[in-house]
Amino acid sequence: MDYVYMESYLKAISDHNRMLILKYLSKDSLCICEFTELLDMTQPAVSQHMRKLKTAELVTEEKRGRWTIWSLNVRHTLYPMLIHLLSLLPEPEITVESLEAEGKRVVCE
Amino acid sequence: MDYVYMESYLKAISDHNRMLILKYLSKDSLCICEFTELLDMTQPAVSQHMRKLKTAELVTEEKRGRWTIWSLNVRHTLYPMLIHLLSLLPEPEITVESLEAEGKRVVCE
DNA sequence: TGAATAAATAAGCAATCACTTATATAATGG
DNA sequence: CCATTATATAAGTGATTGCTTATTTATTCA
Repeated sequence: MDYVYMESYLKAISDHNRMLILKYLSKDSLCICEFTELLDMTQPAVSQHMRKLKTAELVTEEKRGRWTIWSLNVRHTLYPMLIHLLSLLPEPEITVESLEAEGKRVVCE
Repeated sequence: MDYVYMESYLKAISDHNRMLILKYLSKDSLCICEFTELLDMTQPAVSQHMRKLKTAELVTEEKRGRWTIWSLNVRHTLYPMLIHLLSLLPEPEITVESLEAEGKRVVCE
């Protein structure tokens, strides 16, 4: 692991909104439109965050119909450290469960 | 640990020069003028990096005569994780030993 | 088909970044 | 006291950041 790679990895995590995204992903795989609800953020903003996380190999994506389902990249060398970091952060106020209660959870197929 | 604090902590680490500084500090306490040699960087540049690290509580400083001796903040909650991260990074090419060999190591008193 | 939905991309913008050079502050020692 | 040394601070600069709005691409389904 060289300094340049570590720098880009850490820069990708070093944003409170992306940490929130990763915190959510540590529990469920989610799509962009769900994040716009969870983070109260515009669709392009979320999309750009996901691209940064993907470039840094923190997440993986899977096309499913209209949706792109995003997941944590559990194969990454630093995945255990990431999980540890995320465990230190509080649960977000808006939960995926509350999304479900509002009928806004995406169910593919 | 809230998201804002974690963000500022990670942002402070997310720079290859500051990671190098922390890597050096994981072995020795050092002063600004030694870092200018080790990193081949101007004195104000090093000074500004140290201020960022200090603001994020990653390092501590101790005035000793003309010099300010900088050390890792071993009391920080995230210190063990920091040490782990640093252990994944390669040893810098310019070592403190090579500084000593050139007679550029600062010896207070 | 064609309207609706999900996501990506592009361009623009204010704020922040890591540096630079110049200068100020502070301590040492002749 | 004064020159030297170590560090901090200030102001300026080009690059990058995280957003915005507008538009494009792609998929579903009536």
